[in-house]
Amino acid sequence: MVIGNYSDILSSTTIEEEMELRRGPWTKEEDILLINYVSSHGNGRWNSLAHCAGLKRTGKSCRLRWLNYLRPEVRRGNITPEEQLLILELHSRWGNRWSKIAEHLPGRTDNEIKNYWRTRVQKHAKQLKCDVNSNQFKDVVRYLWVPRLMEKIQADNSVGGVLTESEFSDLTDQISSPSPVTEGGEDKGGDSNQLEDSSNLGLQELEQGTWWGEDLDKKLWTMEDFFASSAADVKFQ
DNA sequence: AACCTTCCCAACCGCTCGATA
DNA sequence: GTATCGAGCGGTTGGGAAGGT
Repeated sequence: MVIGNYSDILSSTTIEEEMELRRGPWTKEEDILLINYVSSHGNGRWNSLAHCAGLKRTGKSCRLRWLNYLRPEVRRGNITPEEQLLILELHSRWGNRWSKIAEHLPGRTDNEIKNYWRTRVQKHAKQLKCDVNSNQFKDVVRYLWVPRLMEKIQADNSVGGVLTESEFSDLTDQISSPSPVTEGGEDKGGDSNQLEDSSNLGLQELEQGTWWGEDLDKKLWTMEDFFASSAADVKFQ
């Protein structure tokens, strides 16, 4: 602490030191402070909120914690097939506009969708030895994975799934219509070396002979299932 | 059991944008 | 016109958990 004649001069610094900002994982106590403050005062003005709530955190950190974790609307748990389908479709339209995509997935945060994309989708693109933004991968997604997801959703729907008939029909329309990605400028990464001709993928062969005609009861529904089953067959480069 | 690798996700960082003075 | 500030966005990283050897 500050002593002697310097105390007046350094008082402001001392206050700042006392308010030394915390970083890293949030504690339960911090969460409670933030929840209590937001529930009684609302959110916004995050920097002053952090200060008023007695949190030694930046406003930015408080905002992130609230939006991604503490908010009552936040949903947790596995991404459902419907959500996967939506993410694929919306990403094909908007690219890495995570917050925009998240708007269409109630309860999911942009951070969660971004993490999902990076950890799952990009991983599988890597397994297939192609770029996640390449047309090759997009074709795999559109012609192989999406139809399978839709079958899954439809199957679930028939036994009380989450989509109404009209919602499913909307999804079907969206996905079967070509996405304007390349025109929209979102697809900057893949325009130099993309192959427009899907024959490079061996898609015809796939459609004619391999998994396309398989018994759907094989339960290759999730992305993991799908890539586990086809990664060995579909390789690029 | 111990060590190593991979996966996943919460959190941070840097940047941009819009509002306001 | 421009400086400042708060908010939001997308990219990246650190570390714990899980799985493999």
